Amino acid sequence: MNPKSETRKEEIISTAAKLFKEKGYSAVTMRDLASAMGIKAASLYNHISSKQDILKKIIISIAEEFTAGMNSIIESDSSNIEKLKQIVSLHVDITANNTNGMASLNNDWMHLEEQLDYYLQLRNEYEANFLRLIQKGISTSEIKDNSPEIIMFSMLTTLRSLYLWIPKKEDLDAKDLSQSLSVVLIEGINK
Amino acid sequence: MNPKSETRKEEIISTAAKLFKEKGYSAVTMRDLASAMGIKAASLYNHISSKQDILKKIIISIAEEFTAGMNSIIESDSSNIEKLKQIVSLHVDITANNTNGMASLNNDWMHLEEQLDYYLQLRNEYEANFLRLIQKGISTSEIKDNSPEIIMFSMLTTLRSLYLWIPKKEDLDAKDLSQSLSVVLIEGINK
DNA sequence: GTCTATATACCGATAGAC
DNA sequence: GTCTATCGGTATATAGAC
Repeated sequence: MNPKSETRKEEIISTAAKLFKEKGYSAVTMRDLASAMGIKAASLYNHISSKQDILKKIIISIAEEFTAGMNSIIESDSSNIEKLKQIVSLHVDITANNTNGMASLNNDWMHLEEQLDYYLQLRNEYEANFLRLIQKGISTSEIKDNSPEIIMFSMLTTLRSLYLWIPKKEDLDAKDLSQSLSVVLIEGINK
Repeated sequence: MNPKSETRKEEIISTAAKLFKEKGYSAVTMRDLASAMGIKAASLYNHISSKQDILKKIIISIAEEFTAGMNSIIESDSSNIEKLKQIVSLHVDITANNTNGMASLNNDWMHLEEQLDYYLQLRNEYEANFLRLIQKGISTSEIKDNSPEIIMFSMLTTLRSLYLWIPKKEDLDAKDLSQSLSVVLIEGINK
């Protein structure tokens, strides 16, 4: 609980997230992780209680960030289109701050044990809020009357895949990316 | 090589694809796979040579389908926007025919061994063709002058994630879905 | 806080009977 | 074509020395 051991623990978690992104949770062994940190596998257990504990800390913290961000967006009094743009920014910001962790959130959530139901609850609520926002936008004629499910699917999968793409564009400003992405996703690409 | 053993082999591969979609290649054991087929793990080896062999057959066959489809699209004499719509249909059709396999293609390609370089070559060529098509569309003023990389990223990640969504919409016609998705991706969502 | 040594379980794959 | 039995290797995790 002292600051030094917290730092070491966080170092383990961020190293694990990097390895999980490359090969997935199941294919990364505690020996791989220890080796990447320059220590032996047994030494990891002085800082974390299990491999599962690492995955849980990576995924749940990000999922809760998304929930908090979504709640603050839907409570604001912006237009529905404006709220969609804020969701784009939310994804860009969280992904830029934790690119590796986003890979685990997307690809390894099914390996959660005790926290699986909690994760699924947060995800379902997030998607329900997203869908309601699009439906409201359609009813106020801000958004074209297409299938709201297809609109949400298209936007959300693009935003969820940002972790694959952001590290390649380190020189790109988060605000610029949010802006460009909003234009493409909302205004379309054809002239 | 006789028809009956080919059928049994294909049964193993499609069962494996289903399990790989649920938990990922690394987390599925040969005992899991055998159990899902109602036999013992050792019996699998009468039909396939290794676990890796199963992954290879799932991924490479789909990757080659995409390559063939892309080549036939870029060689046609449609407009660039029309070609983009044909790419949408290509993804919808392949995903509808092999939803489980698409999960492995997206998430387990890094576990390929001998075939990894070949897979990456096919993927890079596919993305290069996609990007060139968008760049041509911009130069002919069919497509807005946004970043072609962002446009490709947005379209391609949505299309690559279709496997997550198509099984939930079994009642939906492939042609309808391609049409709706093309509208959302190309014309945007705002009025 | 890291080490060596090890417990216990499971992995992919093979041998050979039926 | 499937089985039982098993090999050699590796997984997560713990015990206890330093």
